Amino acid sequence: MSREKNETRQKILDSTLKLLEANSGGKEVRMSDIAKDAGISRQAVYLHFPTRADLLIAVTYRLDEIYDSAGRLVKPTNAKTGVLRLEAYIEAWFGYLPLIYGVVKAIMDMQDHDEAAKEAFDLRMQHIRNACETTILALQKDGQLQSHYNVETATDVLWTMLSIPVWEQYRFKCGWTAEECISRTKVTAKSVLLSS
Amino acid sequence: MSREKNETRQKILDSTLKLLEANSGGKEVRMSDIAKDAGISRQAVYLHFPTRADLLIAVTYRLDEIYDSAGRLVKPTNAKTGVLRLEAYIEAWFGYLPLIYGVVKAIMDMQDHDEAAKEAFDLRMQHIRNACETTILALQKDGQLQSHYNVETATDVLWTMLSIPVWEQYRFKCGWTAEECISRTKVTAKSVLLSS
DNA sequence: TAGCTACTTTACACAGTGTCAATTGACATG
DNA sequence: CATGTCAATTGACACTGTGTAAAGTAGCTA
Repeated sequence: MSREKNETRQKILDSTLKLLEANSGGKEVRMSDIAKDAGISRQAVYLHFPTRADLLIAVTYRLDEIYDSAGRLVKPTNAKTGVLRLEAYIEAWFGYLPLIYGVVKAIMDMQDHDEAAKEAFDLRMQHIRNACETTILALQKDGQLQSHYNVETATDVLWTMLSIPVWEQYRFKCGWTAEECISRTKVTAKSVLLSS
Repeated sequence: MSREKNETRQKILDSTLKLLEANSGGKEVRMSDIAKDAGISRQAVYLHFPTRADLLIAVTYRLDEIYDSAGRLVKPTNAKTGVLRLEAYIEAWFGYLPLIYGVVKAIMDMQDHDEAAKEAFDLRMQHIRNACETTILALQKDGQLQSHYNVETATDVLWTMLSIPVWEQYRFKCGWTAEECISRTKVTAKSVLLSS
């Protein structure tokens, strides 16, 4: 039955997740490491996922389930004002990112080499961009958007402020805590985007 | 004589530079590509540079010579006010970055795998951070620094706004021109850092 | 002529991904 | 009970790119 097939598949996904989270560098997690952790042979992994990129992409979907990424991103849309929405979104995204960082990093690292990984990653980032745009539109609706920006440029700026490399730099080069990343980004985002 | 040795060394550096600039992706520039372009054998490259990381690092120093990176970074320090200095620095750095981007990218891509490359890159980034700090201090001296930041945090924020991944995102994901990267970053930096 | 030096050629080790083929063991169905 | 199917195993191998090693060549210099 396909029952067992799915069980092994799950085991592979769980092992991958576990290893990537533990080893939050993306490196040192080879197909053989995953196989070993899942208690199967390396070739068996390829039976379920044709390439490493496919496996990592599958893990991102597993991640969505586990942490209810959809639910998290919906919350900010209930905010009463544009500003509250902006704050809620920063909090939701930068609160979520640490949870998924190991996997995200691994896929990011593959981008240069692997076309499939690049596409999957770009798609995810595009989702973030869409959310940024909606947030900017909410600010504009409230008449709060800084006048020297049009919607597109303001979206670009916010999107970049919330990009993973920016978070990485704050977190690991500047030594900020996850909390500081959130609170300080709220401050800077408001400085940049709101009309004074 | 060591005359010829240095000539070959230069040829290798020039070929590397040329290939990295052309192929502004960092990938596809293998030791063998460089050797072929320089008209020597692959092993001869290793005679001059023990590893790929060493070669790329050497190229960055060549780059400094060619484009007078020191001179460029000095100019902003002559600015009369903190704000002018901030603007001059953004202009200098984001004006310089496109010139060296190919090489920078190649080294960035090596960071995960190669310790030497990581250290060299971090050092360069630290220089940028120092310049950011001096700029922030100039703003503070003028009483212009936004009060909710201390010098360190303000430096972190500016440093991150001027980081390479941020520039990459503006340039290649958002499709901004190099000019737009400069002018818009000036605007956002002033919004964030200056007291209103 | 002997020796040094830059460089060449050829070969190989190593890591990690991905492919392929033959085999095993379990379960299902006629 | 025989047959087929399916997951998984084992072992071998191709490929890419970095880096190492060794033997040989060509030219300059003393």
